[in-house]
Amino acid sequence: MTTNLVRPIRPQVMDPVLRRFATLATLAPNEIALVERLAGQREECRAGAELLAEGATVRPPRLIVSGWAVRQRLLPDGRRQIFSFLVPGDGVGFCLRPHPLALAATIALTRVETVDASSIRLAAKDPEAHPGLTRILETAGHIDEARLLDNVVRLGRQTAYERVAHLLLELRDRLVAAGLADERRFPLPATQEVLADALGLSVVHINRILQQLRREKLIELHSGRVVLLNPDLLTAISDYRAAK
Amino acid sequence: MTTNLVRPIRPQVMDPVLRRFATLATLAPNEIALVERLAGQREECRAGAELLAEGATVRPPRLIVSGWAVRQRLLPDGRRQIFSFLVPGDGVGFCLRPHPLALAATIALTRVETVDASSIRLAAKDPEAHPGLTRILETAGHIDEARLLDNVVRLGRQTAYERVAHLLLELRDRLVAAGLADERRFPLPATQEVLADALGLSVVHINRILQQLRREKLIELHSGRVVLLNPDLLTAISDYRAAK
DNA sequence: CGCCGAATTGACACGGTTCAATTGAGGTGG
DNA sequence: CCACCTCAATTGAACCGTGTCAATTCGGCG
Repeated sequence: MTTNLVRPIRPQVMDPVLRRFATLATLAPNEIALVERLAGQREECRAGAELLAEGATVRPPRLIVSGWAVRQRLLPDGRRQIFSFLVPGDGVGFCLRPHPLALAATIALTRVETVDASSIRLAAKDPEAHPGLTRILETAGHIDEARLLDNVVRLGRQTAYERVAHLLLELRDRLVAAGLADERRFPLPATQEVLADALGLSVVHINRILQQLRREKLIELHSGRVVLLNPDLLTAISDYRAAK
Repeated sequence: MTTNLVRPIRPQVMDPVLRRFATLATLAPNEIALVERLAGQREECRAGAELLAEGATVRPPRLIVSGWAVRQRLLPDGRRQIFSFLVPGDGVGFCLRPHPLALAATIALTRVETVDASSIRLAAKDPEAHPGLTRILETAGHIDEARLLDNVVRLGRQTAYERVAHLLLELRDRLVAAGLADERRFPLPATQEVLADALGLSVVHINRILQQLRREKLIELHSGRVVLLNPDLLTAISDYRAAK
């Protein structure tokens, strides 16, 4: 009688993951089913929790299905550098190499829900049976690497103004891929301190740059939501190129 | 009559590679032979040449056997960011992922000799037969990634003074691995402009920091050779940790 | 209503950049 | 062997982007 019967009722928890995956490769029905089955045992952790400690042996790979996290490293004197943001559809401890110790800590920025993704990594060991998942892991790794290089350029050769614009565009694109943003607006559950530590700036300066971007009618930002008022100009300002 | 007969006369071209590899895993005799055989067809390019263009489809993987190169990206306005230095024993286009487009250009800093390393990558596809080479590729990738994160921390959260100290220590360790440096002295065939572009600083400032390090009797640096006069202090200053 | 962390603001200090010369060193040709 | 050329290194001075310190205000929540 209803489409609910055709497509069994279930929480759409895997939607961001599936959307993100769909941008990386086409999945066969059996692969989609495999991903949907991950929803079974979700695990949850609160804001501030450490999903993975730096130097720890990497545990079974997980996928974020809701919430935000960061990968970061702390210097002995308390300075912090954030390497990347993790949003739904991103992996935690997903390294393809065998033995690896975690090169950075992973910290939840909000409440985060993850699912065990061991079966995906396992499936990708058999590219014939799971071409889509195989390709997704490869491409996702490639994109992660590209974004890390983007980050190096940002930190090394861009001004504070350019850095902020560039990061906002990156986050937008990533959230769009997960179906969590449109072209102009998206949630940003990060304090200015977090942004500062990601962009190699002080909190005070981040604050001033955001003011400037608001004054110039390039963005709006209240209560954890961003609106990009002029994405094209931001793109030009920051020399942004979509990854991949 | 001489040990030359036991170990056939051949140019020691693969020595840096073999030494570097030996720090990553123990190689079986057949694996060593496989590496030595690479010496067959060397290829050479002059300083300034582009070993690999950004965005180009990656060509067969190569290993540097002599000379230095950098991985870099250029911004449209001419700013440059160098991601990493490549020294003997390092790979060019060695990505484990299949399709990958080069994420950065690779440029020779000096005259560079490379050898085709396709057979190594091929060998690593059969971990049973070539456990050492397999492990080496994995570990080398892991270390590259760790060094890239180090670089992010340097750029984002260290002062110019710390950055220079940190980079010098990294280069020392890498050259030591290849048998091209001792604990205190090594060649540095890079102009101050190159150092500046690697560390996100201006040439003028790099110059001043080097002066300062010399004044403080921490380093010597003439005609492309560095002497670390107080490696321990440099290590403390820059919070340096050897990779891996 | 009151609390607390986050955001905001001003004043000031400083690290790092820019511009513009000048010096130095290696390489070439006469 | 010297004159010359060029590129890298060096230096000084002024400027400015960003950091630091210290309040103050705002906003969400119990």
